[in-house]
Amino acid sequence: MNDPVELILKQWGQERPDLDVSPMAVIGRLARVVKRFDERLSRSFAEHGLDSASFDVLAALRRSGPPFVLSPKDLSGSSMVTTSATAQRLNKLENEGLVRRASSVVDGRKKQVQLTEKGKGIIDGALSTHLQTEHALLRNLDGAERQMLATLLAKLDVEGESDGLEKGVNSL
Amino acid sequence: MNDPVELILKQWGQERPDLDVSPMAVIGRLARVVKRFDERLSRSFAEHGLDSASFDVLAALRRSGPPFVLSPKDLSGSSMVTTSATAQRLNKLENEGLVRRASSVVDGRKKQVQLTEKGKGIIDGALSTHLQTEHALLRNLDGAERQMLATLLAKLDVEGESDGLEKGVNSL
DNA sequence: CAAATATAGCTAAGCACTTAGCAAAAGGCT
DNA sequence: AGCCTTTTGCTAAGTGCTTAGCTATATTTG
Repeated sequence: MNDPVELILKQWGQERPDLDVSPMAVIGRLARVVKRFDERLSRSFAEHGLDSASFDVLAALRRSGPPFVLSPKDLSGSSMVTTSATAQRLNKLENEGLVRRASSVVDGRKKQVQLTEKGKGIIDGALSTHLQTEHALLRNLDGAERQMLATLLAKLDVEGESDGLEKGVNSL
Repeated sequence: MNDPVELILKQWGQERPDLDVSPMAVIGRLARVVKRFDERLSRSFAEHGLDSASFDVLAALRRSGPPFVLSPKDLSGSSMVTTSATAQRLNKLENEGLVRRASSVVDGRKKQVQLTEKGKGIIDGALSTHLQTEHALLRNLDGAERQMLATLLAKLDVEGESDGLEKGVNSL
């Protein structure tokens, strides 16, 4: 038992035998896996001159289909970050020439963020690498296990009923 | 199908039918769940005047058992952050009077970070709230499902063989 | 033993996020 | 129409992480 999560559970069992720490087995493991996956995926993005945030934005534009236009508000929703973070991400991407911003004709408040040709080339290349990396990260699970995992996680990904206040994070 | 992850898969299927985007069903969901859990858990910590980073450090000291002493290096390992981040976390906790730092007698390089009485009181209170929150976050899974989820995640939490370079993050 | 190397802890600078708050445009209400 | 509220996008300031690089102590090696 040299697994860090198992060790933590054992320590709590000795120090606080009065508590049920079993939820940590799931949530602690979740945090570890995501942290490690993030680090690995970041390296794939870097091969294409991107970071996670930039990939996030470009992928959202790419999968929206022609003409590859979304508003900053849309992008915030799909990325689970604030509109402020999105504005800063777009500043960077615009400087790099991967997106361009234009004002909407029908609604003067809205901006239209569009993928440039250069941006489209970058994201299509990065996407291929990204999927290879994701596939490698899941190599220890067979098809049935992946399906099971996706299903279990989906059950955890629900708006917090009966849980007190909640932040409505997603909208897209 | 108003689920964001399902929508993303559908969009990719239309725009890039040549690609197998199925890994996103797992990894995208993982990222979402962890992000939401983090936000919820942060609110629990805040009830005790803590943030996630502070809870992380105090909990590691608490579960190590009397005399509640670890080195900064130990704390970095269990927290999956750099020693630099740990030093900054400790500065904050020391200012708040929740830990104290002393030099090791046997090895002048090492410091001994110890939980204060005040720190122990805070973490014991926060731990109780934390476990209640974690229990609530998992309310949609029964015992067998939690066990299954923990097992599947553990299979993903392995040092990356055949995956290129890796960072040895954990040691505790 | 002395010099080179490794280990431990830290600060400084950079980066991406957050919250707070501003400005412009749209929509609602009397 | 005119005011008030909402929506949208943004900048400024603050936070916590990272990498780079420093000092001090311990260990290894010639």
